[in-house]
Amino acid sequence: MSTAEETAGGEAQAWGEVTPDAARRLLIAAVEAFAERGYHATTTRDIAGRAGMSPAALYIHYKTKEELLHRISRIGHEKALEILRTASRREGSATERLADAVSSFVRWHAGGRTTARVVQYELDSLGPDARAEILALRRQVDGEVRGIIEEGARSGEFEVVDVHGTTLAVLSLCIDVARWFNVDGPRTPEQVGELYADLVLRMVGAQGPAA
Amino acid sequence: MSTAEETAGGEAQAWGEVTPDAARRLLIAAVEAFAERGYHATTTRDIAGRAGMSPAALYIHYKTKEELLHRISRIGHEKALEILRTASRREGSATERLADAVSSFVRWHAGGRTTARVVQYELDSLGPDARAEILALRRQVDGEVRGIIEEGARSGEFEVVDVHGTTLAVLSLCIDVARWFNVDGPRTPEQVGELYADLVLRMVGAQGPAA
DNA sequence: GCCGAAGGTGAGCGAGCGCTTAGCGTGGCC
DNA sequence: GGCCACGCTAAGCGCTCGCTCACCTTCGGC
Repeated sequence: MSTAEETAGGEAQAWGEVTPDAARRLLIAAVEAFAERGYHATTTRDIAGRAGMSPAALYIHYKTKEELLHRISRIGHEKALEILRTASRREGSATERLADAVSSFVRWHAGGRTTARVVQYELDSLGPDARAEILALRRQVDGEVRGIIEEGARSGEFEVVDVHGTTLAVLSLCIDVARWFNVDGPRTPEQVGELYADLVLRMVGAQGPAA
Repeated sequence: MSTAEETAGGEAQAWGEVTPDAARRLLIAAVEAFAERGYHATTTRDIAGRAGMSPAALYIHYKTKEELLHRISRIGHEKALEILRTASRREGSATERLADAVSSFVRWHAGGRTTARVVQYELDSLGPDARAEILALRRQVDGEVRGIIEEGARSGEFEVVDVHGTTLAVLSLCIDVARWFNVDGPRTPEQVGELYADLVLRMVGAQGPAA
């Protein structure tokens, strides 16, 4: 495995849908650079250099630097939404499904920290149209989690006073993992996922065991 | 109250220690600009313009643009630390002190969202020396919260499996308020503070009422 | 074996960046 | 009232940015 593949490349299977090969390499290079330095501090020369190409090559595959961020953001949000949908629609109690949703969502933010960082924190760097599109995806993400919590509250499984506020807090907790998680730190993504699932079940006042 | 004072200026009393007047106006302008666009996307011309001065005036009071960020970050972290210390050292049970710490910390992140955003999310834009100084302050912040949780766990007031992990999660939850809180949204900083204090007490398995 | 499309390069454009410098207005001090 | 220190501005320096353009290589189809 090459050096590049040890960071965003470790998450590279997620970018399998991007073709041709050069376009995918540029996209992965952009994810790494944006995550490290932020969108505005990243130069097109840096992105092209990481992908082993000249600065001009970038513009064969992408119209602007912003298009790169837009593509990354959309693919990332779609992946996040898919993760939550899978957990939300499996069979089981609200408790089981919430635990599943939180642990897999957290695993994605921790394990794919490089990607998640860009997806969650560089939203403001997009133009108005692209931002609006991404915000629509975020509302769907919100809806999936709120759905589970609402169900658990209605059935008496959970004890929640403010469903909207609690949903916000749960998502916020998961998303912020991308900010602090350290690959070289003491915890694996799986461990953080388990810890957070437990904490979230406490937050919603879930009765009894999760599984 | 002027337009400028409605954003970072609403938090302006916090910058009272900065003199002379022109230096303070530049600092407040920088806080607003950094919070809106991010450090790297903010130009020195923008900062000076917001303060009603020419671009060159900035360099009479500050050596570089980075010095502005450094000063903002240090003052902000000192304020955050002071808030947590006050809550941590008051008298009362661990439950009461944790609720107090979380609600006041959250109030600061929500009410002073403009400042908090810069303080919490622009850390990576600092140079190595400045960043190291700020990271030392953050470790102290961490220590204050961990102290309360440890005490509650030791006395049996709380039921916590992983003290370090839970501390991380509690701080993460509070800090991320600066990312999503919207002044025009449905919640006041006080309401979010109360909600979050309740959620955190559930996370640590606190027995009985908070106050 | 020639040809055009696809995908790449090297050089460089105009613009805007952080920051500097020479000089101007003004208020306090003798 | 003369003078100078201080706070500020207008102009612009050197540099790097996002992006473009003229040209080059490679390769499948006939």
